[in-house]
Amino acid sequence: MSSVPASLNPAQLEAVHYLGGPCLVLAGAGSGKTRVITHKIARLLEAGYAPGQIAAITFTNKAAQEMRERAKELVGARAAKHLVVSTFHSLGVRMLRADGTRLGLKEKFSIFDSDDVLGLLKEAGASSDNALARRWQWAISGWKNQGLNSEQAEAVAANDDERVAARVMKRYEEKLAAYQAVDFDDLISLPHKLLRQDDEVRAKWQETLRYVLVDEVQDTNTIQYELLKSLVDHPDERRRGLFTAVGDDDQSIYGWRGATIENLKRLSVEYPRLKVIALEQNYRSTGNILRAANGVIAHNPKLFEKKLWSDLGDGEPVRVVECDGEEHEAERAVASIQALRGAGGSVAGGGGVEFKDFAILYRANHQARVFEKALRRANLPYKVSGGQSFFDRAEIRDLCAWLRLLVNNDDDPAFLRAVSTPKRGIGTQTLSSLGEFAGRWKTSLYEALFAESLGTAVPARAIGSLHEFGRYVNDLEYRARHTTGSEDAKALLMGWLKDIGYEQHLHDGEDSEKLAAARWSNVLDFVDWIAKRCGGEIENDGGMTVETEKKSVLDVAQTISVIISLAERGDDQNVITLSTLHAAKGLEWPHVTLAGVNEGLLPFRSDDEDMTPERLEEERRLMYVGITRARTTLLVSTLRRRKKGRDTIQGVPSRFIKEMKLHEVQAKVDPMEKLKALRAAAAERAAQSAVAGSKA
DNA sequence: GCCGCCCGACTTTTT
DNA sequence: GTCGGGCGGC
Repeated sequence: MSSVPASLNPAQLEAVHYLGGPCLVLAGAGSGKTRVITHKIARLLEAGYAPGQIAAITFTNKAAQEMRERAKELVGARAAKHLVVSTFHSLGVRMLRADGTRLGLKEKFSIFDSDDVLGLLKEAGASSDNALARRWQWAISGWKNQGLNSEQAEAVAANDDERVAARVMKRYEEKLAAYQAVDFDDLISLPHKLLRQDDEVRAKWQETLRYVLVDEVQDTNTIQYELLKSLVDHPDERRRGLFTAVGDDDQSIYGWRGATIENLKRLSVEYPRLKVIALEQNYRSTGNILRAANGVIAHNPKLFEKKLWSDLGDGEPVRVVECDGEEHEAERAVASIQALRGAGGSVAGGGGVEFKDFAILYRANHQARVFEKALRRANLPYKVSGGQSFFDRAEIRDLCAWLRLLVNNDDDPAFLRAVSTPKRGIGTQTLSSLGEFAGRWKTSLYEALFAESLGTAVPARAIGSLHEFGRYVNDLEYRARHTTGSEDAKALLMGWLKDIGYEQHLHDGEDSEKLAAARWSNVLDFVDWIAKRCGGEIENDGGMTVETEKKSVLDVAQTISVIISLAERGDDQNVITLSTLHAAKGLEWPHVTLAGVNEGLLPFRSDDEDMTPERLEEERRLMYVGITRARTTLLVSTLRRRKKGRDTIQGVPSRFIKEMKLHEVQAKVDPMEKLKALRAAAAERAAQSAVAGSKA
């Protein structure tokens, strides 16, 4: 959002300043939505609301966190601290913890996660069939999100399967009650029930939360909408409907999990005074990209008229390339990234194009694999977003820190994490002394460990522990270097975990045994994963005995540290993003590739389900979301042949490509020509800056 | 009843 | 390429 101007545009201003009644802000992609919300919070404070009386509701914890951060920049840490910035679910927890007893809930009710729920459903339905239980879970969650209980569910059940599910739901409800537990859906429906049936409690919450802002309102499901309504429907007419709902009907892509844009229609019906403000100026993308986006979305029936525009100029044409297959597509995507990096990156002082400027987006997770392979082969760093990466888990990051330390002794962040994971009597005091010492002598922490004069900086006791740690790392490194083959690697790694007492560490650090066990199981998966990569397994491959190449544990650790650049610095890692379209919503990149834009894939179509107009419209919105992620260049690639299961089928370009209404010339630009042109331009710039440099 | 192997499929995701 | 289900054998 670097191109967003300092001041608000007229529509944004109007949205910020309208406080007197219900307000719907239709925030197009890249139109400065979060700015409007945070400025509106500031405006509300100015108008006399106390921070604690303003609630900003989001869908994910991440969004809530970001919102609080952004608000903090504007209104200061003090006010930001007291704002109620929360997800629907955590607001629900808060309400139930405070007043759940009114519903007969114990004060310390437990919250069942989806695994717990699955187990309970198997009990309730007397079945050990995972898939069946999952289908029940899906159906029951759907009903709950429409605000139905088991009785009502049975009434609406359309077939035998659903009737069975409804009966399982009844027993499930009883079991939950017996356990004094709630599931995730209850975190919305129970607070709603509470506010509906208990005037006193409702009055209390309405007194507390006087103004409500909702982000991504197009993603609300029926029961979430109802909960909001019961919060803002104050009996006093003057205080009725004091809310701002922010959303974009064109970016509603969660219909399959109960979200309904029906809610947007309901808003204008149920709040006749609703002020609707459209934010149409886009600060993100070039004209060409926006025209493509508008072209696609124009094929959907419109709830509210809205058309994005930008004053950033036409920019590069949107490119469409046809590929022979998935591998070819991945190669071309990689080539395009390298071309753009080559063009911008090597120019002296020319603010190069960085890895984090690129994203490759696709419809389904499994499409990532072939891109990962191509990127690895090209030695380009990447991360796969969407579904929290295995490698983002605390326990895996712990172990990766150790591996990184083995690979590179001078990796200080890795050292710090490893030395205190688990705690081994080396405290912060010792570490900061060590850090100071290392800083003074300009050495790494690990190197400082063995310095003769360390005794001048660190007490003798601590030196003992430090040396012990250093010797252990040294020894482990030696063994890792000389251990090859899966079997031995596994033994080495398990020995290491035992040495450092990692399993115990997990149990100590985690309140719940169950969670600790889950973490340990991740660790075991990780060990297997590494061990497997050490090779040496005798495989029987179609009558032929194949022995795979053996690698040392250290070699494997090395590739891990290269590929997964787990910067301790956080998420400012400079890597290419691979993401599903769903997970990409709300994000942006200068250079975006939309991959696999084929009929059957996007719009997605499963064999045993026919395509309703509604489903197609949601797929179209998904395409729209994908297009509008791009700031400066957009590459759309389609497959002439694509894999489906074991066999290869003919690929048909997605109808959405035609809908982008690209000019023929625009679509036919050969990527190699483009590459040459970009290189020529880069060379020219480089030559010019060289000339400029010699003059200076 | 459990374990292991083989075959087939392979949306989207948060709390 | 991997995961999970189903089937077959012990």
